[in-house]
Amino acid sequence: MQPQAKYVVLGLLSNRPMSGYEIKKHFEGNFSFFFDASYGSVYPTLNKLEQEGFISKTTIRQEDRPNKHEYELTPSGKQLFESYLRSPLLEDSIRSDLCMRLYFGEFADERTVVEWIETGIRRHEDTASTLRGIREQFKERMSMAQALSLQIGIDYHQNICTTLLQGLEQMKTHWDSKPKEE
Amino acid sequence: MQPQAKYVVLGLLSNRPMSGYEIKKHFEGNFSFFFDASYGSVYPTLNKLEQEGFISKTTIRQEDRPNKHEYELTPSGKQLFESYLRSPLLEDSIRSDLCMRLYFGEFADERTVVEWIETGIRRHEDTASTLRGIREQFKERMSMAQALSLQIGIDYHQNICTTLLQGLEQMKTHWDSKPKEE
DNA sequence: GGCTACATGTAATGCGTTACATGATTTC
DNA sequence: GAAATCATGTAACGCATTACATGTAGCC
Repeated sequence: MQPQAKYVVLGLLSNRPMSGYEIKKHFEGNFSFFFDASYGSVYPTLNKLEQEGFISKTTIRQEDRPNKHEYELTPSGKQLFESYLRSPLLEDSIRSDLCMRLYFGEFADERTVVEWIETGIRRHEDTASTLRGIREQFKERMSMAQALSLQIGIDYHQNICTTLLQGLEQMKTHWDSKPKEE
Repeated sequence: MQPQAKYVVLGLLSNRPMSGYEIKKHFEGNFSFFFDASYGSVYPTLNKLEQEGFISKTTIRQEDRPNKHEYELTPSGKQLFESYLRSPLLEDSIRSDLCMRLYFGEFADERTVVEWIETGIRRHEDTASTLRGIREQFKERMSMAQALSLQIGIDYHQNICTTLLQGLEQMKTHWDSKPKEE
């Protein structure tokens, strides 16, 4: 099960008031590793939370840019977020198309399987390095717990690369040891 | 993005005919690490695939148990699954309530944060050991790619434990070095 | 007597995505 | 002149979950 957008939004607004646009930007940066949500999710969530009285809206007029709506937590919103923090921890979940394909690898040819693995390595390497960049940028301003959440992300992506590389090695030596069967 | 239940079902039926109940069992075992789906998802998916002609149903009468519907791939179902295997690899995704909470750790007290981490360690350790059990049980019968998908799961859970333990250590030494502020 | 395993399904509901719709300003 | 950034939103649709509904057989 996964944390709902609602609580992530409340959490972000616990730090400081923000607009929907800014919230979405956060999802693309710092958060990208463990959460994501689109505009089609962010704006309706904000409207709903406002209607329910958990956040309040202020429209900020800007001359050179479109106006923006800045939302801030109300006391009841703060309470709601605190009750979330006291609720039982949900299980983490992974959806991995790569693992699923590997599981059914026997139905694809070897070249394809190798391509999947190589693509996986490239992607996880990229993400790991992006996250390392974020760490460098924010390390002074992060709490211990925050730093740990980032570290989990970095290690996750880095370790997957290691596992994938080892797997690739093994496959290659295995194929070399018994020449083509075609 | 995540692989749809539809393709996972087709993949399982590529090996051998199965009933909805058996498919769901697979999701709880071998697959649990990278995919899950409930009965409320499995049965409608099977019905839809049958209506579309991708699988065919045979009712098997059983005397000591309820009858069951065994589904097998039709040629067009086989084609559909193959076209999935040729389609571009989707990005893996994680939803982690633990990471999200850690990110907002400053709004909870230290004891709570420690409990989250300890719960995380326990859960990931359990899952890792379950997966190791599965590996022992099936290692002779698994393809290289299949073994790799399982290894990814094992390493993932094991490595998270390592990261969490290190984080916990660091937090503890940090707190010890600067006594309570209350 | 109660729990677990076997076995299938539906309905209400939640939650999210994609695509659409709009539009100004700045930068290349 | 094109593309990116800022900025907000809706509608259609997909996909999944939870809870409900039903029933037998075997084991402790």
